[in-house]
Amino acid sequence: MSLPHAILTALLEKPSSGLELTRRFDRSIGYFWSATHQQIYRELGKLEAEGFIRTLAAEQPTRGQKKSYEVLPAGRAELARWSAASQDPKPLRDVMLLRLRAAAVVGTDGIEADLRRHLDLHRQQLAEYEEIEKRDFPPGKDSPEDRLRHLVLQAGIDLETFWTQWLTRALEEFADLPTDPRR
Amino acid sequence: MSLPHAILTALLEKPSSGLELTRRFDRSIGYFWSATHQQIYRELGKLEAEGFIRTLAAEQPTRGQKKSYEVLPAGRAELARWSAASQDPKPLRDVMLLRLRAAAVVGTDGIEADLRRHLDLHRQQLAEYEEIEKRDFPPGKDSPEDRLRHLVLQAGIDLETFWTQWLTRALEEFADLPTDPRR
DNA sequence: CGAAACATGTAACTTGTTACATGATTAT
DNA sequence: ATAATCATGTAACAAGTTACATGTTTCG
Repeated sequence: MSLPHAILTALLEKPSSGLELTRRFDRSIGYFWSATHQQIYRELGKLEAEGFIRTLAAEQPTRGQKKSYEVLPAGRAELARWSAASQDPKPLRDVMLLRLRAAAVVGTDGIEADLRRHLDLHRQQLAEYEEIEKRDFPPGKDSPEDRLRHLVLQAGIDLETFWTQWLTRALEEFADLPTDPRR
Repeated sequence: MSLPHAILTALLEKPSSGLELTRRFDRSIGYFWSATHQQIYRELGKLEAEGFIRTLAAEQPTRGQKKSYEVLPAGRAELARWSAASQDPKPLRDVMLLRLRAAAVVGTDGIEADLRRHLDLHRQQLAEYEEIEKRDFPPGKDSPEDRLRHLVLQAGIDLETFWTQWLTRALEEFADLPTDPRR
C-alpha cells in the first residue's frame, strides 16, 4: 500500500495532473518508487473517491482534457499517519542473484555478458544520481527538509555504488573460473 | 516470471515436497527470492502441467499426503535458458525511502523509532549471513559452484552492511535536526 | 481417542504489467 | 485537414497476499 502515499507526497510537493505525475515518477520519485501511468490514473480515482485529493479545476474536464489534483487535509493526515506507522522491511528480491544461483547448477553460459551490461547500467544510474546531488544539494546550507531528501538520494548513490562494486567483483570471479561448471 | 525458476533451482539442488520447499524458501533461497507456501503449491502445479517437473512417488498421493517433485530435462533446459537470457535490472523500490521523503513534507514525528527498529533488524540479518558464511564457506578450497554461491551470499552481506550504515547515518541526522520540519 | 503437527490446497483480493482505446490540442 | 502529441482512460492478465479449508500422521 505504498503507491497512494507516493502520489500524496508528490501532490503535496506540487499539485499535478496524471500525466505530470507520470513524468515525475519517471524522474525523482520513481528513483525509489516506480509507477506506470495506468497505475497512477487508477490510484488517482481511488484517492479522490476516498476524499484524500480533489480536482483543482472548477469545471469537470472530459476525457482527453487535463485534470489537476491537490491534496485535501484528510490526505495529508493519512500520509502523516502512514509515514509514522511501523512497517517491516521487505526481504531482498533480486533476479540477478537468483540467476547466479541457478547458474551454479545449470552452468554459467551466457550470463557474463548480462553482468557486464548491468555493470554499465548501474554506472550510468550512479552518474545520474551524482549529477542530481551536485545540482540539488551543493555543500552547505541545507534546510531540514533538504537534509532528509539528500539522505534519500544518498541511499540511491550508495546502492548503485554497491552494485558496481559487486558486479565488478563478480566479473573478476568469472575471469578466474577454470571452465564452466557442468555444461 | 522468476518464481518458477527459483523453484526449479531449488528442486535441482534437491528434490523436495511443497512444504520442504517452503522451508527452504524461508532459509537459503528466500534470502533473495521469498515465497509463501500458497505461491509454491500454485507454481508446482503449473510446472508439472508444463512438463518441467514430475512427482517422484509412483502412487499418486491424495490431499494431505506428502508429494515430492524432481526436475525433468525440459525443466533444466528452461532454467539454463532463463539464467542466460538478458533481463533489465528492476528499479529500486523501498518503502522506508518513500516514508522519509514523505516525512520531509508532513513531518518526522514517529518515524525515528522505526528507523531504530530497522537498524536492529538489519544488524540481525547481517549477523545471520555472516554466520552462514563462516559455516558454509570457510577460507580456501571453493569449488566453482561454491564460489558462485558465495558471491550471492556476499551480495546479501554487503547490502545489509549498507543498510546498517545508512540507517546509522540517518539517525545521526535526526539527532541533529533542530526540531521537526513543519509539524 | 483426541490434540498437535504435518501437508496440501482453494478463494478472494490487491498490486503491478501489457496492450489497447479514445478524445483534445497544436503545428504544418 | 491531418498528423503528431498530449492526456485520460479500459480491459485482461500475471503475480503476490491473506484467510481459510481439509486431510494425514504421530504421540500421549
